[in-house]
Amino acid sequence: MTTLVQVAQLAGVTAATVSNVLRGRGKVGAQTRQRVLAAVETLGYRPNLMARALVEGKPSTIALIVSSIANPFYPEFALEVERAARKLGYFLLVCNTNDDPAQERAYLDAVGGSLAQGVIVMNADFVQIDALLALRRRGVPVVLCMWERPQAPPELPCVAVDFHQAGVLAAEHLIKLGHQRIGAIVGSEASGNHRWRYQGFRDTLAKAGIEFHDTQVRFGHDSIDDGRNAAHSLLAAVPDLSAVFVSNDLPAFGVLQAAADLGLEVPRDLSVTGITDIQLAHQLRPALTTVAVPTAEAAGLAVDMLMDLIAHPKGAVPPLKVTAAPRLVVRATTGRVGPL
Amino acid sequence: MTTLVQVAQLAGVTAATVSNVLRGRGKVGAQTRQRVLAAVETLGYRPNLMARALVEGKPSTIALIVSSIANPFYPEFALEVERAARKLGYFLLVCNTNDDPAQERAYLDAVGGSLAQGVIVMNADFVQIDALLALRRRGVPVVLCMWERPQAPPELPCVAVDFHQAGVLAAEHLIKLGHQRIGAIVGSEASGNHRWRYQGFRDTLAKAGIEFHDTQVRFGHDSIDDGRNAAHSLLAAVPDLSAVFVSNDLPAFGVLQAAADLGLEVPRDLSVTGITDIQLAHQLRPALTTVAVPTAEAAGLAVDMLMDLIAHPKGAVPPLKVTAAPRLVVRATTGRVGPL
DNA sequence: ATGAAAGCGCTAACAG
DNA sequence: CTGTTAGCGCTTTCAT
Repeated sequence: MTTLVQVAQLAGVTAATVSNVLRGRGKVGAQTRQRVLAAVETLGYRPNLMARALVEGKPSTIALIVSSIANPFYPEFALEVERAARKLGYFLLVCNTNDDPAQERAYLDAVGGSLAQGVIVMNADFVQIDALLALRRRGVPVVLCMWERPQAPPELPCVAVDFHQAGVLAAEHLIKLGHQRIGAIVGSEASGNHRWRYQGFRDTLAKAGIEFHDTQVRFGHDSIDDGRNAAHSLLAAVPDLSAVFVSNDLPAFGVLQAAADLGLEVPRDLSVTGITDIQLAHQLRPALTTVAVPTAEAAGLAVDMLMDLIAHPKGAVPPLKVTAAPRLVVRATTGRVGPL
Repeated sequence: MTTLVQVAQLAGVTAATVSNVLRGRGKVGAQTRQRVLAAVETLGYRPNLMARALVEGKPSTIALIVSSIANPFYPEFALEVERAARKLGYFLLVCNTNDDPAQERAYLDAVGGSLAQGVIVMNADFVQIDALLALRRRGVPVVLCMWERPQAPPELPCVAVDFHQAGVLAAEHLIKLGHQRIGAIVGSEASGNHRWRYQGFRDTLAKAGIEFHDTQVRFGHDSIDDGRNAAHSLLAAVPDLSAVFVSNDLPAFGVLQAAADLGLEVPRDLSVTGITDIQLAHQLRPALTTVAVPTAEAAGLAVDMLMDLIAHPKGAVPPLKVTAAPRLVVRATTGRVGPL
């Protein structure tokens, strides 16, 4: 590996000078600059970012902790974070915890405060708020992203999306289409992250005076397969549903498949809504009616907030940013309720 | 940030000793060990991996360069690489170039030789072999993964999958089902990465004495949308096709959609095959018949090779590893050719 | 069994 | 303008 000193020797100058021309700091004579640049070129020198980070006290990377890179939402989100980070000269370290708390801890330990200058943690069912608080106490800038309830933020810098509202929008849409017998499939445990989406749905039904029994809901995981299984279970138990509210896009695709399995035509026999609007929502057929969540905005806000935290380490009260409201996107999986 | 020295002071020992207990090196008295551990605990100390990397001359990270994290294949692959890397005590840096050569170069410069100890580059149309060679010349361990033609490897350490064979398998399957009028949709330019898959397909058709005209193929990108568009174009031009060979799973989904748009029932009216067997292949409906590629094996081999390269920097001839052969996975999108 | 000292590659003062 | 000095946080001989 080529080092600064080797370049300096070849150029007949000292390391400091090389550093200066490379960073554009200080004044360097045009002559020397040329020689240095030439030396850099012939030696194929590249600065050691670790050494630089060490002396500067901060690495040029930020970390993004995601629970499952296999869930297409996260890569999409990571893309946005990376875009924002690179614009500011940072590299993005994508850390996949695979829904394993131990692995999350390992990443937080490793990354927090040494491998990265700060970390953005994607909200997930198993996110260990206490671990994040500990990290924060150690002086590592941390922001929790995609918190679901702006009204009840954790004691942590946090960007939130009003997912309760997302649930409301989906429900209102279904109700407006005349649906009365609406099932629900929630992609988390009953006490999990998606509870607010579900709550928004339930609240809206209640307000509209529509009955809903606990037999009409299934809880599970955020995956296509779980959505399909849940839908089979739900539709077997409550066959006269005309619509199903799904708390996320991925399981919504599963519901669509279950409907097809049962010979139900969507949306004639069954309407289905998702939440998030991942790419697949418009790429698959039938295109999914869903409540779009401002992903790019959330990513941008998270990076901004992290930068603020880095610049002003001691904020008294943890900041909270809330994205624009979710937005209904009507596509091909919802329609007016048919004649009984 | 807590440092080694602070821990040492609190424990009433010297930095070297703390380092020793933490790394399990050297002999340390049970008493001191306890005090040190206690100090670490109360201070919440975490070693600075950058500093460690600097003195050890190598970081504990390896980098994976992917062209598009939005393409679900790459996250799936990244997962496997991460698994293999972590087992060896390495963190994985996922670098997304977004199909932008400039960004790839930026990542290679940054990551190669300082942020990461070595880099695995996923093969892609735009991969700049010369940039990789330059990196290698600078002494950075590099392995190119998912090379498509084992018979013609580049001058680079490389793990290859026989994608020509994948094309052969898909074609043989179709032919065995009686198909004679088979179209092709290729998810890369004619001279791009998928050319060998296509070649395998063409070779097999030729061997079987099945005619094929250039009107029966469309070249494009590796995406659902491109697959759909290509299929529309293809089926409009050559409506009597009974099957279409697609060079990757993602565009194959697009073809399925186009078939649905045209009222063609799969596989009764049209058989479709993909290549890779990404998760969506079995998660979507109809489940895709495809040629599975040993992704996990390739990931493991790539990591292994990288480790070898790290351990034995000066291999005379660049190593080449080839995965097990691809494997046909018959699902619901292929069937016997129907009566004309 | 523990401490002292040197140094990894780089940058940031401060001299000259 | 350029060189000198010091030191980032850690590991590693080599003494003690």
